[in-house]
Amino acid sequence: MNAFDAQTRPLKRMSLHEELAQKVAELIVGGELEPGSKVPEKELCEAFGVSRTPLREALKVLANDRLISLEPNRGAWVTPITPADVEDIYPVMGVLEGLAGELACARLSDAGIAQIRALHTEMEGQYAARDRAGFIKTNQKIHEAILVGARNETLSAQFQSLAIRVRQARYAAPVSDERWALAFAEHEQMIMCLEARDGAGLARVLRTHLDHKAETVLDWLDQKSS
Amino acid sequence: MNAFDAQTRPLKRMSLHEELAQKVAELIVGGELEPGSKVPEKELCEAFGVSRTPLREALKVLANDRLISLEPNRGAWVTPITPADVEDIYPVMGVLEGLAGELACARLSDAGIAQIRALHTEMEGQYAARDRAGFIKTNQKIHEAILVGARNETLSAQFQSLAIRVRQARYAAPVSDERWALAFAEHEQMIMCLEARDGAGLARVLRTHLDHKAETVLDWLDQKSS
DNA sequence: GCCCGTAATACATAATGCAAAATTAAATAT
DNA sequence: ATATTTAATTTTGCATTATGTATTACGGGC
Repeated sequence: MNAFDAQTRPLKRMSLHEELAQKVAELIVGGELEPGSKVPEKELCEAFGVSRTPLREALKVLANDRLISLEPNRGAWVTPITPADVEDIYPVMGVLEGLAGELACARLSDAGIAQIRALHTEMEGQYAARDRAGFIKTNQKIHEAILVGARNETLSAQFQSLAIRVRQARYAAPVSDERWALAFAEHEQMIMCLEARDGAGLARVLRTHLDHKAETVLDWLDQKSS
Repeated sequence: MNAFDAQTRPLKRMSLHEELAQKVAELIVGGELEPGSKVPEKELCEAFGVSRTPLREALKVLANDRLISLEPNRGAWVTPITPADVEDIYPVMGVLEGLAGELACARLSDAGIAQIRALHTEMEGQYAARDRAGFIKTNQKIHEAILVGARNETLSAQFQSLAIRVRQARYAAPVSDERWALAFAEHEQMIMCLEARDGAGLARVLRTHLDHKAETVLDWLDQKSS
């Protein structure tokens, strides 16, 4: 308890293995480490300038999150995402984000909702301008805002840990014009529910929104394998 | 793909750190390691007859699951469960088990549902006989059966990782007669929904069921702290 | 000539060692 | 007597080293 308490955060510098876990996760979702490929322990050690111990600790937690799989005495491999995984993961993300929507409807301030509306308006423009990259980015921000608005750390953590697993696929999957239109229409509904503070409605929309996203990703996985 | 595929599983023996993580988790949920207390690295190494490296790897994954928290240069501590945690966790478990209910309704065979009905009947007897311990055990089996019936590994994993965090509190919290009666009534509804294959209804019941459980745990935490 | 068994190599895993940080205990000053 | 500083001990975190396991290459038997 000192005079700087207000300014100073507990300053939780990340421990080495946490930092490494994050970095390696970035490599995986970023595509630098391809699904199904081996995680080059030695190279990574050299690249990050650390010894094997902290890196291996990081790999253990990544394995726990199913981002990589550790085959005993064979090393670590980037777990490829299968259609079965997508079919399992998206419904779970659906109910989680549904809950987030419910909570956000109840807990978000009017100003908070207005902010999301602003993001939606921005996205509207990007849709009209056919700015796919911008659209995706703003889209992401809206979902993020809802998750934060739910004010539930456990919920956020669980959702993120699933989101990261499908992230590469999520972004890689091409979105057809029809699907894009559908996604936008669903976002319209989301905003309406949010402004009406209709939690149940928002939850419903978010679930189907994710169901549709799952379909997109599944289509892509199917055609990629064939 | 060989002739023994039906009998042979990939034979995934656990690596040392996995086994240790499980053992330490058991110590925590079993109450041998009290919430808020320090995780005695050295003692555990000696107790399990392993060196520090694999144990510390295990601690990293337990920390990732929020079962313990690693304070840099201060060691590992069993994270105590707070009312805020319960308020965060139970709603999430609620939607997860709700989804499990929906999926189970759709995917469970008639025989599977009959099995759960049998468990319910068994529990009915235990309720009438005021066999609290037996009731809890059968109760657990029913919820487990629903989760398995959902046939969604991701869902199961996510649910279990949350359940383990509240497990000590869950079992320690005393259940009043009224709450017990309520829980039983809710189970009656669950069975009815399940046999009618009313997924949405089952989901609803399961969510409120967990909401009530959360209240029980919260009451206990509140009175314990005072 | 092909398949199986054995040796060699490479690699993952676990144990130990060491330096740095924190906790404690003690001693001095207020 | 209490508070603060300093010294000693313990503990932590990372690197190094050693051990065990799996894969590959090679030679002998069928």
